[in-house]
Amino acid sequence: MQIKRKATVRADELPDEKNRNGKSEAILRAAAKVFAQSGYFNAKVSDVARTAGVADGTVYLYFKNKDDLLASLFSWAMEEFLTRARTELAGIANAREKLLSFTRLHFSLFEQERDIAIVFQVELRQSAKFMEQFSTTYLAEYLQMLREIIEEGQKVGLFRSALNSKFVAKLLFGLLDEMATNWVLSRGNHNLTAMAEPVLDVFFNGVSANHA
Amino acid sequence: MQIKRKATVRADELPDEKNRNGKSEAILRAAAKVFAQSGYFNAKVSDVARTAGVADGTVYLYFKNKDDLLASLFSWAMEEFLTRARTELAGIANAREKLLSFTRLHFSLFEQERDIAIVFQVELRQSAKFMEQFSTTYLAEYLQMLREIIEEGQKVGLFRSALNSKFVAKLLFGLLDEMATNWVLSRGNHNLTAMAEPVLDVFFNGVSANHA
Amino acid sequence: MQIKRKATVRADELPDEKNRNGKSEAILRAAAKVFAQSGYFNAKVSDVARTAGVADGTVYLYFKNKDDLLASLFSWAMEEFLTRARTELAGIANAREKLLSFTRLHFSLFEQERDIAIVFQVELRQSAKFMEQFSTTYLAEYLQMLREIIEEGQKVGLFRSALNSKFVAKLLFGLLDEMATNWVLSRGNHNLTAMAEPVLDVFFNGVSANHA
Amino acid sequence: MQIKRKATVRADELPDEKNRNGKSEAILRAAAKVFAQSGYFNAKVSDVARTAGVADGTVYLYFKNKDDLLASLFSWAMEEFLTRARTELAGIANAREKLLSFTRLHFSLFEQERDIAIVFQVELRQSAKFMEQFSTTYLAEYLQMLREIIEEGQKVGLFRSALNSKFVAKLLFGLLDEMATNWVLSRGNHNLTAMAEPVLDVFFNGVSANHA
DNA sequence: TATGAATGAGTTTTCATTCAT
DNA sequence: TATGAATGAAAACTCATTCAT
Repeated sequence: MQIKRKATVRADELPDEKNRNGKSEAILRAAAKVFAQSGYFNAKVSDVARTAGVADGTVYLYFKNKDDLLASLFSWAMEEFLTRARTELAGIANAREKLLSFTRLHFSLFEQERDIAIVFQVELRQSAKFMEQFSTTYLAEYLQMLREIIEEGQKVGLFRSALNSKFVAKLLFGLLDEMATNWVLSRGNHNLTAMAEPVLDVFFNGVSANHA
Repeated sequence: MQIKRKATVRADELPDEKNRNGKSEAILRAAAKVFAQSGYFNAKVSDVARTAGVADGTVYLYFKNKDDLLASLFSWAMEEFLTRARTELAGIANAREKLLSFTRLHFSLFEQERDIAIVFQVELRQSAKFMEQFSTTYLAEYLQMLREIIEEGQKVGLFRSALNSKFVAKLLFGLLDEMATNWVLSRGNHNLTAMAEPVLDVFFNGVSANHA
Repeated sequence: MQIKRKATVRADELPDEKNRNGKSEAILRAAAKVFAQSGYFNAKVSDVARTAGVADGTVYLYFKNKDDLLASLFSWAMEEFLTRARTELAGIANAREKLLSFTRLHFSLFEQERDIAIVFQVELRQSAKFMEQFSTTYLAEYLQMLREIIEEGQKVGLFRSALNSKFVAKLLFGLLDEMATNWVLSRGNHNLTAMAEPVLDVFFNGVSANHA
Repeated sequence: MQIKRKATVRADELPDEKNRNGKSEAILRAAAKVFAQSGYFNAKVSDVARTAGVADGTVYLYFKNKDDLLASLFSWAMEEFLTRARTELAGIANAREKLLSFTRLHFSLFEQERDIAIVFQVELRQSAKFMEQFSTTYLAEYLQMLREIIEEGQKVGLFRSALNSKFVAKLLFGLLDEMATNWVLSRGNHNLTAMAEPVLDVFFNGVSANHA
């Protein structure tokens, strides 16, 4: 899957006055909905267009092709999340609290935007090429945020210093990712945000009884 | 993605004399290779056939359709793994040791069969429908094995009894799954099996320093 | 290819005051450039518009459709050529000299406007329907001019009277057309106008040695 | 227009036993018919398929794409012509007679296969890229045949030796090409082959009366 | 069982053209 | 007149699947 951004500036990157009608975002939301419902490969661009209330050709005015729709959806949601995460974490001192807050933000955004959650947890995993491509950008930034909090916690003696922070960040991501996938596949009938605390409890304390 | 098993018995389930030539398995191995390389949706059935050294039509003598190829690949590998896991775990008494052994088996099989690992970690995730379908069968069995070990550990005081065993089993699966995905996407240049111990260390003891 | 002239009068036919800005001609020149570069069918109207420095919609204020752009280009260039040819030939008495002058004019205009030459020699040939349509108008006029000169030459004993003048006119056109096509395809690295004399030498005297 | 031959051997190049059903040739004939009727760009591959009595997809079993259909049509007809021309010319001693025979063959083949004539004279001229591509292969061979005959005639004093043989070959081609185009566009109501002699008469003797 | 030629449904994408501003 | 965002029809091409041999 080759992801190429449209050469021309996309409307969602244009100054407000130009993107006043928000067509670009409407198409992305429609794409999330359709991809979540049918799966990326089975989804038809014309379904996305119809859902967005525009003509087929209009989709191509804003996005280079179907792939770009998926890629842009990912970027858009990731930027949103990372920006909010940075803001929220800035006001928290304790590393444990930071991780909890980060986790809650991650989970609550997914609960608010279930379509996007499905795309992230299921549709985005379909191609090794796609994943490789993105794990080097936004995902890396996500992991870096976690890593910095963990190192911070190690410095103040909250977390075991012997553990490699990158490794721990990946472990935590794995935990959260798995919870999210599980929630998505279980049709979301349980409260995901409420899982943040128990998950982090195990992450912090492990499952062993011998040191309680 | 509708998964329908061929009405007729598949060759790999036939008595030895009928499956003597092992064509069914050859096709599955070819499918793993091709799916791993091109991705399930981009893979062509004719590529699978050519890789397996059979004609296109022959694939349809053993499998109902392209979907069935993916489904059968999953079942085949899962049965293999679960059988081996049950055998190996039977000889181990300690719950911790059991989890370590289970993890090592999971990881080492992936290292031995990288194509299958890729299909499991990447290609199988492409469709919510597909995942829902399978998370109810083999995956449930996988989780059940973990759960039993955990409850065993809780009974003998190895693990915290306050934790919900099903929840803990999912957490562990998430950890292992993430490690595997990471290994697959990082092009497998690091030793996966060697990660079993550090991962379980965190799983058992958590990352907190205050109870060391 | 259906060629329909816009019902409204085209700007290039309007009184000077209306076509003061010469937008119509600018669009035709842009069309020549773009058609020459990409070929008529591959050329996009929006490319023509951009090249002409106008908006896409503006093209349709001056021309009925894409076909009309090609047709108008042909008419415009043909009228230009025929007018100049008539003027130049008026001052020449000898039929041979007339043919030489005619040929030189044809060739030198192509050398001056290579884009138009390409459109004439290549792009205009793409459709039997299109060619049939135009061979009945301007091309007929072109051939008529040649025919008159030939008949003039026959009257004064310069050319063989036994030859059918219409046939000879077509032969000469064929010769010139072929030279032009060759020059266009050979990327114009040789001097086309200089070919006028040798071509006419063969046309006048043939290739036989026995009557030299 | 990028012309790429299918990597796999095309059926019309296969040994007789494999191409027994002649599907490849049937498709080429259908393509000639459809291209002649609608023009290459307006022709739909599905029309070609229907005319050939095969499914759309079958066309792609024998030809890489629509372009390849045109290119193969050209090659196929050219090879046919060149082979026959070489055979026929072998038995003729006189250079004049050779040119006459060559011309008659060219014209009579067009009269026998009007669709192919149309494709050659009209549809093949649509793209400078296409023409450049082919003028370097088969057309070059055609011109070379003419050139050799002309040089042969020059050696024995039949043709003026002062004339450049390559130039003369192109002139003759231009003459024949023009006759053919004219015949095609005039809807073939006149006898083309019968034009061979008068055309060559002018070619040999020119139009001048002064040396008769 | 095995083959592989043939099928034809299905979808992305392009781009000429329109029309509200 | 001029704009250019939006439209949506249209077609090349792919490939899973079938079936006569």
